[in-house]
Amino acid sequence: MRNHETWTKQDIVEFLRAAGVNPTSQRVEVAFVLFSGCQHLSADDILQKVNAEYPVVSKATVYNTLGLLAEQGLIREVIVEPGKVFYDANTSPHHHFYDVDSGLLEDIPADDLVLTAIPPLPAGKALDRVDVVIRVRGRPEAALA
Amino acid sequence: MRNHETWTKQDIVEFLRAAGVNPTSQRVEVAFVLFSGCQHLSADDILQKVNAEYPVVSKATVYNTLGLLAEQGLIREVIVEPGKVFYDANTSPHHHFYDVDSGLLEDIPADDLVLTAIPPLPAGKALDRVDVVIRVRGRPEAALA
DNA sequence: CTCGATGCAAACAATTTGCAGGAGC
DNA sequence: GCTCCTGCAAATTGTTTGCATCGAG
Repeated sequence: MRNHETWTKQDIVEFLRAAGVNPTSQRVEVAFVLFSGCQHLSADDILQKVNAEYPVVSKATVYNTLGLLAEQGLIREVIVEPGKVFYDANTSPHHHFYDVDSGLLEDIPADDLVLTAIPPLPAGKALDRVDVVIRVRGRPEAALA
Repeated sequence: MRNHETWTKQDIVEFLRAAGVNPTSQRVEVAFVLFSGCQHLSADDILQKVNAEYPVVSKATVYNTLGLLAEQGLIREVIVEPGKVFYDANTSPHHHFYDVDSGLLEDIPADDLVLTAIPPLPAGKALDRVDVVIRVRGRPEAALA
């Protein structure tokens, strides 16, 4: 993802096209929400945002589009809980904090977390990706009140 | 988990009791499957195995029991894919390989993978757990034939 | 007998599939 | 007009909830 903080829909169209993804209106809407907010959103969050004004995209299409973008490496899936997948517009290598209490995800820049001594892969296998999720809880004194 | 390779059902009963979990027959069956196989099983795998001979435990109870055991720290949930949770009878700190192609999980002993430079936690938060999943794919020449 | 604990049917939520409709050739 | 691509309704699968039942005190 480029370092835009502000993507226009036209940017998205070009971005998708460059990646070989046909920029249909539904796909542009979905990608736009993800890249604009530039946060970590669940499939359902995206569905809500896209359809905030009036129905634009169905649930199935949101899932299919997110699956497609993830497959093309334009976004990243981050899995933290049963039945909870986040989609991250930031595809550069990095890791995540997951706040168990609030359900929020926060980035950890790749440089802030170093993995050493990666063990040998099982025979006949190639590395795909390394996911690190650091789970945190609100400390009692900080929570509630 | 103790280093038994062979748990009897009686062992399970004692183990559950020691953890303050009422060892009902359903719970013993579920735990027995998990600890005996001593592998990584999905909720559905467990349901199949438990009910292999004849119906013993319902799906809901398998889920509830797994949730309960996980909450008590007797087993560990490992999440790798949307809608795919594995339950791991090995609760000592360790990490996992996930083979995207076969859907199998393999342990990485804690010592084989070292995390350095853990970044500062967000303010007011306490560390809960660090999950590392190394995703691998079958190399083309090794896959298929 | 009363009350909390337990198991499971049914409800709910998340995700995938199959196919009808549309765009490009 | 034929074909492939797309989006979505419906089906499937995964998970949770609410309540009838059981067992302990």
